[in-house]
Amino acid sequence: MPTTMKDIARDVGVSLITVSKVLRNHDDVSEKTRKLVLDRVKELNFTPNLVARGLATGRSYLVGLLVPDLLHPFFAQIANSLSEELLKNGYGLLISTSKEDPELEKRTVDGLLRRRLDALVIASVSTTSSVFANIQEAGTPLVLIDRCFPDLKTNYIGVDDEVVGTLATEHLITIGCKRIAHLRGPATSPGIGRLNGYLKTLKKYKIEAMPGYISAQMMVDVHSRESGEYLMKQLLRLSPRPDGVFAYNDPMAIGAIHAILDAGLRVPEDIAVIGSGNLHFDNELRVPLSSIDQQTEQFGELTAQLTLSLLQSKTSFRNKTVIIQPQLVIRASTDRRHNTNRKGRNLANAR
Amino acid sequence: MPTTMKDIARDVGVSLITVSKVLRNHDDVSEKTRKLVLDRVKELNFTPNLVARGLATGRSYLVGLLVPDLLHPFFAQIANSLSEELLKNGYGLLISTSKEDPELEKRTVDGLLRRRLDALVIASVSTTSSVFANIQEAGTPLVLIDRCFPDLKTNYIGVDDEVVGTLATEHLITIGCKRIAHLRGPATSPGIGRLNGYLKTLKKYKIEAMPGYISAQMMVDVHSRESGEYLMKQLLRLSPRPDGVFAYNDPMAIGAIHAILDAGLRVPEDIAVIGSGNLHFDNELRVPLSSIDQQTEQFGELTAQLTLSLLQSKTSFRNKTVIIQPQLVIRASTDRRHNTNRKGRNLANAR
DNA sequence: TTGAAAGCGTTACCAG
DNA sequence: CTGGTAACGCTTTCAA
Repeated sequence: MPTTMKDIARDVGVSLITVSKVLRNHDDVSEKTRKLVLDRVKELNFTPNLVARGLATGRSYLVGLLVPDLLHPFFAQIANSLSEELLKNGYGLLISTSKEDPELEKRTVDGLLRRRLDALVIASVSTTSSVFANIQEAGTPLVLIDRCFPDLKTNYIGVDDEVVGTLATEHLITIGCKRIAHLRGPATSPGIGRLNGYLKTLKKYKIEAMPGYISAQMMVDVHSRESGEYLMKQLLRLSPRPDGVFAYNDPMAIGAIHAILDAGLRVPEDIAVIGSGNLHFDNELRVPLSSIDQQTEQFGELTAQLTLSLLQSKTSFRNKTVIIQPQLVIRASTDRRHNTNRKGRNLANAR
Repeated sequence: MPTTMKDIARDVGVSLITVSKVLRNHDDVSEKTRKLVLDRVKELNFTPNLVARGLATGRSYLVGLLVPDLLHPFFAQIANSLSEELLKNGYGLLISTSKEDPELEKRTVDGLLRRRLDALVIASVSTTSSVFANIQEAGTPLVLIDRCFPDLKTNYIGVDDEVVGTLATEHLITIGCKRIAHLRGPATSPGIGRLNGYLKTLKKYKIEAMPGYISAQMMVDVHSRESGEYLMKQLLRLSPRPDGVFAYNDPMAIGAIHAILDAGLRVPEDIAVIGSGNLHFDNELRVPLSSIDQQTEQFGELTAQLTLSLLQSKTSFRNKTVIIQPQLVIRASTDRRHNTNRKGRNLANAR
């Protein structure tokens, strides 16, 4: 049986309550008593049972994180930052994945709620905000990340997705693309925001959206690469075929490039490709991938920061929104400047 | 205030105990009472407070996972599988990262122990098994993954690392490499096992180990790519320089390839490179990377399975070891078969 | 089949 | 400064 505060109290000859106070740094304990208790605590290497404390205080010292897929570096990074910062402050991080399935997301949320988490951080895959009714009802502070729900009053951290779409599309136009396709994401705020940025930019430059140039498929965050490859194959059948592709995220872009090269075409000479996310291995790819950087590290830190502030604020939950500004990162997959130089040196024309 | 069992009991007109029994499917409750209770439970969408249950039963329904870095796909995959399987069985997964720092690992373990976790899954970065004293003392079931400690009697799941080293080195020899270097991993069981496989294979084929051909650097699981690039740069200064490189893991191999191409050399013609891990994007790389597959998915599932079996077995902890057999996967980074064909088409000679 | 009593390890409130 | 009493929400044991 593990040591309890009762044991310490008995050993030292004070009451259990005094021990409790010492352990929580209450100042109404004499220095002498405090030292006595702390010595014994150190001797026994004692640490209070957080479960019991949780029951008594109504706080679990636990934060829940729900993301579509931990294999996606964007979410892994957030999990990393969050877990690190929380631990420093005595909180634990409970992680679950929804596998891009709203039904599973709902069940998972309910499961997490049973644990009386002190806060919940969710990258939701739901299309309606009804999933969050239970959370609001339970009074659990909520931080939405990546995907937002305009009709829901809560904390949100995300990238300016319309700007993502704009930057990517404008860049493709700048390098001379005339027929720009979009491999779109899911019907969540990032998916829709990026699509809108794409559409608005086309309109701004008076480029007509070609029929069939917007490809969609479900489950993009879980099987993005495969989706990208599949969708790109479809696009290649069109006539005229696109000369530029903006993919919802980097894995989809990678899949798209795969399909293009497989078809014997070149990237970026025949078709330029840009994604979003700026994943850490983008620069090591067959064709180094142009991307829209989402400041993933900063994103993770901001998430941790906001969550901690919710945890510490005694006042009722705030309602803060943080929008991160994305940035264009140009690599070979859209770099046509040294076109002739590159041709012979680039794997783009292999296979 | 959230609903409690007491509320249900009052509403239905039975005792709290009876409600508790119904909720746990005890069979000493009449069908009538059971239905009454369940109806009300459903009406209120009630779920028992796991914190309270945890205090009463001494179980937290929580499993802890401690890995060096979630950004590494190998560990992310394990986290994914584990979280998924555990959730199905009513358990939560608490995730922490050690950032390849033994000191942090120790503190984190102690922090996790305070929560009275029902089991702990650890990919340890420690060099001694002393970190686990507290775990054994607390009586928490332990599953070691990836890195093992021969002097520690506990459950272990890992890859046969000596075979990893053997497969990789033998493959390099097979394709004609004469001067094979190794970018080694940390002083953990996988790092040492792979190194041993490498050394034994060299010996078996009577190839002498060249001085300086074994490069080492700390922190490989956190900054693997950078390490690989840095170490490879050192190797390139040697004379004669290696014509084959076996890297501890894929990120290091990617870094190495980067350095080789930067130096104006070709992969695999001048230097062949092989890693380990068979990451999901290995095939999309600048030079598609040969690797030793570690069956990551199966690894994750086995981990989940073993952990669950520990959780469910009422008997004291077992002491099971599972060794996964690795497999060679050949891609362009070591493929010299179509040497002449490939030269012009391969990005290997770019930059 | 039902439920009363005791307890899990801690904290909050208030009296001494 | 110290400590008793009650409570957190649930389970366990055992008697009715």
